[in-house]
Amino acid sequence: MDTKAKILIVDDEPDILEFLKYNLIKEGFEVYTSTNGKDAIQKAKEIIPDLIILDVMMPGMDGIETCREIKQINILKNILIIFLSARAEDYSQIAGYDAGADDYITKPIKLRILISKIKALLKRFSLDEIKTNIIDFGEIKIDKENYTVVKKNINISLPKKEFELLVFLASKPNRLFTRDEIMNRVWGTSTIVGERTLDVHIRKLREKLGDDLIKTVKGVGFKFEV
Amino acid sequence: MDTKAKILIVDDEPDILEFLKYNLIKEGFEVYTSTNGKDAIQKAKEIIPDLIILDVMMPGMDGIETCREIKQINILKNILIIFLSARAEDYSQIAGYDAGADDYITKPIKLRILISKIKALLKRFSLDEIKTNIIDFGEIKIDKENYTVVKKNINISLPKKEFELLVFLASKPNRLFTRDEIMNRVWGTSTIVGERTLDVHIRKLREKLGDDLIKTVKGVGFKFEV
DNA sequence: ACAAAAAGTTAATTGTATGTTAATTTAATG
DNA sequence: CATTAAATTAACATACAATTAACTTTTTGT
Repeated sequence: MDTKAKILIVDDEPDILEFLKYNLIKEGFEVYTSTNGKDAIQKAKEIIPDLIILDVMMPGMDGIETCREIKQINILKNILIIFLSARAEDYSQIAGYDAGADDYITKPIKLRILISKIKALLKRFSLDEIKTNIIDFGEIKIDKENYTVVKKNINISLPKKEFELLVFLASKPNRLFTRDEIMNRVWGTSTIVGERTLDVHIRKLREKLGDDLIKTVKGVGFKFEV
Repeated sequence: MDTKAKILIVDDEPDILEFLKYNLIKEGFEVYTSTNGKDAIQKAKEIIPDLIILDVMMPGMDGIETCREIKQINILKNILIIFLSARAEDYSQIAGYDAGADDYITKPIKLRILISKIKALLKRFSLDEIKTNIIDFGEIKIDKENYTVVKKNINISLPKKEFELLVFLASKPNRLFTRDEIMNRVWGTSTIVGERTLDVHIRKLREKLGDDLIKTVKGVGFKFEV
């Protein structure tokens, strides 16, 4: 995660809220808090956090209900949710999962476990975006840190745009990207360049990495094949 | 999940292995078992399960070590892992997360919780696949995103018009479309092309995907049969 | 059974998307 | 500020998908 993950904590007990806030900030997260479900949904819409820690037991709208609502709101539905349940009780745990929670933890909170869970979830969720620095396809390895491709143990250093194009295509191997998608993501929506620019870069990549790697689907776009 | 999720259970205790196997099969999973880390990795490479349930305490290579190894193998690294730990002890739990586990559960196993966790993880993980727009007819799969047809595990990449025609026909399997309907929807109302154009495209599709797939109803049109 | 219509087939043609190379502009670096 | 490399453009070539044309086979109705 290249930018701080945003976490929204929802609990009616101020002590717990403060305790968690303090510790999660210390862990490097960007922390927001809320004391009830309604307010939490409102805040979530503004902040779009990466993860919400949600107390099950709350006056008014409880955690499970809040979760259900969140899961019905399009821009929020993919936000990760960890339930905090007061009792280590099966029922509420399972209800939580059904409501769409991704994990739960029981009070009293064991901080290290909570943090582990948060990190594990964020890691999994951001699989695409993750900066593993080296994407390994066996034959070919892409070293994001060094703008380098390793092919059969020889290093090939690529210039910026070529490398970015490669990384973008390789981010979803075998997935076809349309020319527009590629242009928008690699060149950005504002910059307008000619039609042939993309082809020339593809050419350069094929020249350096072999012709088989990037496949054309005529009329549509290109894909990185492994 | 349109196809059964594959789960590999790794535990040195045959009783637990059998207990889990029995219950998970009952839940509709495809279950494989292994009694040690080395064997598990071997099996995982062959099976490529969706999820591995891994006992932490095992003679020889323990669960944490096994997990670490799995996470270093490219084709396996995205497999979900749930740890089974004998004691509700923080250390091993956290070590598990660091090693790359996605969840853990403590013995004695509460079956319903385990199943909830499995389903929650699979659900989250399969989010990507849900989005990939694959129409699955068993024998043949149409990957809308990639303009590709998968037949008997081989990928056939189709050119634009052929693919669009196929997708249109496959949008309502077994439904008969008239030539006019097809022309209007695939070629659009404005473009006027000759009578034989459609036939030639049908021909190409049958050539690539087999003759049985698209059936002619003389005097009317065509249908995609499954 | 025969003619007429519809669809199948193959090869040739056409048109467009992409490939290619070299020249030019832009940006990075010492 | 000069030098060098990268990015982009321009001009042209190529490849292949799409279509058409010409011909054959199958179906259908009388």
